[in-house]
Amino acid sequence: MISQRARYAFKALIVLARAGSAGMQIRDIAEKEQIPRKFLEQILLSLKAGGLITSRRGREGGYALLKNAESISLGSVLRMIDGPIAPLPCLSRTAYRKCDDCPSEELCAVRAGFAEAYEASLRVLEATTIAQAMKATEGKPQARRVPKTSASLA
Amino acid sequence: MISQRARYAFKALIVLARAGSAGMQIRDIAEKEQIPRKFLEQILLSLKAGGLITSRRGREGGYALLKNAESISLGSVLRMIDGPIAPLPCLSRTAYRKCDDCPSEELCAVRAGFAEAYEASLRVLEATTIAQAMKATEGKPQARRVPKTSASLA
DNA sequence: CGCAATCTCTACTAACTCGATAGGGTATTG
DNA sequence: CAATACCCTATCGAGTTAGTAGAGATTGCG
Repeated sequence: MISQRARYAFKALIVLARAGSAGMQIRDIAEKEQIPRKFLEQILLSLKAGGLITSRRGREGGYALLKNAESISLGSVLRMIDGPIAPLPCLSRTAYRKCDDCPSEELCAVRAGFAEAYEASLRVLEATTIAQAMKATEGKPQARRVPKTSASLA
Repeated sequence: MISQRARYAFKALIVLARAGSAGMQIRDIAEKEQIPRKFLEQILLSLKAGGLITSRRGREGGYALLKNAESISLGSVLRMIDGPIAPLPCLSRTAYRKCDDCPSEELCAVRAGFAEAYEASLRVLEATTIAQAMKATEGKPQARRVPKTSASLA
């Protein structure tokens, strides 16, 4: 199970993707997606630190997507928010760590068993983008708002 | 990341698989795999409740595999020990639950995005067995002990 | 039988994580 | 210069995780 944080992160990213370069403010995202405002703040900060979104302070501030939706994979967001995706530390590429008790990785049957499963799921997670996720639910999209003509954030 | 419990469970199952119908006692499994004995007890109990292993009490007691290693999938063990595998409650087949805040599952882009990734990883997890995991590390197997001629547990 | 060995069950605990809240700090704009 | 919106850090309650503890049930052996 992915964390609530991660779920909020995806929702926020999708809303921001729909908002386009005009961007949105925390309050509006929070309201639209029913996310506690201050909690969302932290999440957006993480996404910003990860280089996915940008922000502007002050009265007309807000957030906007920095990368386009087609190039944001589920895996990258998940890793950014929830940490390593690998089932075992010794299988992670981005956060490798030897298992405390494991004397030999080559002989570890647990590791061998999970290696393949991990590879398969990672491949899909890296290949699937939030743009695809959005497209898959476009039959009956939720109320779409016309982008206001205001200074672009991107 | 899978839990420590789950890792111990896999190690215990693999050791039991090697021990064959003769079975093994908690103490020996714990010692061989460097697992806290009382902690391992609880884990073996769960595996027994899940129908994977059997046990006998008393002086010549111990545990033994009930199903053969070829028919124990990584997924089944994982689900038994760590709970649902699905990334979202609304995607789980064995523990379905509506997401609290989600108004419509058909329109949920997060759900749509993860559906495919989940399917792929689940397929592999269900298809991979502990027998395969063992086989993959058979080049240099750890010290194999000749099964003692004692009453079979299976 | 009686004792010892082994599994069974339940309770408990320290440390950590998760979701959420709070509040003051900093930049930007009217 | 004050209102507004993002920035940063601390804190908290609830729940989970890893591990410990101990009393009880069952079996084998002398």
